[in-house]
Amino acid sequence: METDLATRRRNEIIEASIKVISEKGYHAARIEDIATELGIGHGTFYRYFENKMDIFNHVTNHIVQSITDVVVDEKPDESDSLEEYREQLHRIGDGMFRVFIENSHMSKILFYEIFGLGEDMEKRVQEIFDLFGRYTEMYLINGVEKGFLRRDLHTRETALGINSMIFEAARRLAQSQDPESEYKLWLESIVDLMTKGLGA
Amino acid sequence: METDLATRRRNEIIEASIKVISEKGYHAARIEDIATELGIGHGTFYRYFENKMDIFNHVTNHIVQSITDVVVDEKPDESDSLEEYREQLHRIGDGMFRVFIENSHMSKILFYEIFGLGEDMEKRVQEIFDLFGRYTEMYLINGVEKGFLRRDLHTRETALGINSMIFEAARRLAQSQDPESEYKLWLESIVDLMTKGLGA
Amino acid sequence: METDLATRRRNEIIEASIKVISEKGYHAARIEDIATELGIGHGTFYRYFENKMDIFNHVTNHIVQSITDVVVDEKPDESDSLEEYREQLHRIGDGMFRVFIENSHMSKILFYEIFGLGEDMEKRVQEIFDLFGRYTEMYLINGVEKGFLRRDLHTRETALGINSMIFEAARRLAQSQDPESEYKLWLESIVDLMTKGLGA
Amino acid sequence: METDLATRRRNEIIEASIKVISEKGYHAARIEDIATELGIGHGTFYRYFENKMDIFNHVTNHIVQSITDVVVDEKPDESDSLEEYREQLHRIGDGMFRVFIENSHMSKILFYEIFGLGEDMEKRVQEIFDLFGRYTEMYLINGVEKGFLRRDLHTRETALGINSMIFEAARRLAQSQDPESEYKLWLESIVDLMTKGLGA
DNA sequence: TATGAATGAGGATTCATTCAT
DNA sequence: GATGAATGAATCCTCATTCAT
Repeated sequence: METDLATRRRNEIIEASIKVISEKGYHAARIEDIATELGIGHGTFYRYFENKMDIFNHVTNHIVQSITDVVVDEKPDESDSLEEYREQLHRIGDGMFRVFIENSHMSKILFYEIFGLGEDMEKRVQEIFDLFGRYTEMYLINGVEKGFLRRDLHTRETALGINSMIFEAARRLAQSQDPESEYKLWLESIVDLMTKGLGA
Repeated sequence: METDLATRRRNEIIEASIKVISEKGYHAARIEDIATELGIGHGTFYRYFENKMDIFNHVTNHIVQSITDVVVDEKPDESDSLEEYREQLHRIGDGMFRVFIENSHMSKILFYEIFGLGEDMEKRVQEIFDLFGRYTEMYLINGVEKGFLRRDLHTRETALGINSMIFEAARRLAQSQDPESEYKLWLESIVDLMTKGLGA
Repeated sequence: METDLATRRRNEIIEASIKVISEKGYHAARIEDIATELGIGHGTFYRYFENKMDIFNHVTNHIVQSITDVVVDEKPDESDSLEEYREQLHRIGDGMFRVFIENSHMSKILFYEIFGLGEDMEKRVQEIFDLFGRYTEMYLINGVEKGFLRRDLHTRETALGINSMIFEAARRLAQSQDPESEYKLWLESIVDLMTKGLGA
Repeated sequence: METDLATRRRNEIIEASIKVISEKGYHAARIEDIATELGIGHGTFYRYFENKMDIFNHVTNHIVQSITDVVVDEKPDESDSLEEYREQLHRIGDGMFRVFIENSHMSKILFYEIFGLGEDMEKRVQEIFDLFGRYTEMYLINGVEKGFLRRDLHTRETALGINSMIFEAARRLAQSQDPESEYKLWLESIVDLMTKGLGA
């Protein structure tokens, strides 16, 4: 299976790229650094990827896929009450934070390196966050329709706002010295804000 | 007034840099682009700034100052009730969004370009967001102490979460085609989430 | 033999650098000039040497080595009489002048270009000439100990003085139109001054 | 007297240039450094000298003149015996070393910075040393004619050799920590080598 | 298929020189 | 005359990409 070998090698390069780019940043990461990380010649790189931007696109895809995999296990229309939604939120949060903490390299790229790489890349990032936004929005719409969430909810903006909190938490946890213990604080804070608001 | 002339020229260069960097990104923005934008020779740039990183530091300072100026007008201990806090939030949101919308170039840099420029710069960004976080936290602490906000609030995490929503909104509005009308949706969404939660 | 190829290329670059630097001077010699001299791209240069100063260091080492090679063949304690020392001086002079005449580019660098390149380089030059000085001094000490040279000789200063005459001769011969014939005059002048003095 | 003022200013600039160039080297010495040293604007420099090379030429002239002034006091045909020549040598050496020690900045330029500045400058340096060579040669010719120096002397080469020793001594003394005490050693070493040779 | 030597476009930076005030 | 702000030619160096082996 030639394709299989090639695919494996492509994945190795993607993994190495994630490590090197997250450590040095996109611009400072030289193709040779990635090749060296893998112990291959840097000419070999070009047998698997068009150019530097190409690998970065693949890296981005890889990261997005990893995160998406976590989210799609849950069904947006599963909850029938605020309480069930709470539990669902905990499960989603769990999966999400797990991914970010276990792949801090990935997070670094998603949250930091992905910007400033030209219109195209920014549009893609925008689309990724929009996608997550639509996904979160589906939960909100489900709640509104089933009557356990506020009728006057601006579902799109609220969904994007919630996501931004989740990503902020992920960003912080990925750089935290003790992510496991901080994680609980964050999850509780966000879920409580969502279900209870701030008021006493 | 020599100093005055020099200061003016420095400010002109900062303004031009904000425009060019936000449009092209830090790495793609050449010193000559900035000089051309101003109609000066690129050697002149170096009479006012040490090097490319130097101007970027000044640009960052300039941006942070602009935003800080908006926030410091409000007193964190002014509100005595949830209702008053709501009104205060509206005023802060107003000022903040105004800044971001009117300086979309600035926002672009703060949210996108500032990353991936090395450890130092990332630390500075972290510190900036931490500062805003502590500021927001003071409002929450005030509310908890006065009893109109929940006692069990994790003030730090909640404050950072709230800020992330505000910045997400700012980010979106800065790129919006019709920021004025979207602005209301965002402000309402965030304030409602904070004061009412999602529940019906 | 990879190393062999790389070494060969490095030597080619050193040779080309010696030529170009001696012709144009260190500052006027552009890396591209050296590359063009060799018919390679100037980027290639940087595969073999760190930067412009690096090649200059290597060039200097190369030159010093070439000269040292000539000197070390003779033993400072071989002569037992003024007459034998005379003969030895002739042999050393022979070798030395041969090197300088055959490598006029090299000499030009050693005597002219090596100065004015910063404290470090000047110290290295000083050390080189000191080294040669100590070497010459060993011959003098040998002569004093064996009694065929004056007891009251200030060996260090005299050695440095003698060397300065040899280098002056080398400098002149390297630029001479007819070095072969001038060479005899110089060697005789120096050796006679040393063994006979000026007096009638 | 306009001219007088202008001349004074020109001399001030030359003095400042000698200091700055000897400290930093020709290439590292910026026109602005020289101007700052004097406390004048660097535009002013160009009212008195054509360009950077121009000032260097004047600096060189100034230095050569200072040294020449010392030498011309002695008459090459004054000595009638080896003993008188010895005494004359001491007087010349005295003056020469005095100049170099008291003007170590000047010496630094003459011996180090003057090289590597293009064909023209090198020719001028050559001419300067040739001039000194011819001057020393006149003493030798006087001695040969009067019979107290060897008949078979190659006067030109011997003169240049002697000068090279004097310059070597000057070079060393200019950088010495304790030039006064080293000076005697050098003078004795050179004069003894000339009058007695090395032999016991 | 893998390699890494070679390449040169591209950009930051310096500083001698000019000239309007 | 004096000044120093403005200029841009000049050059070092990096690194993505190619291609012969």
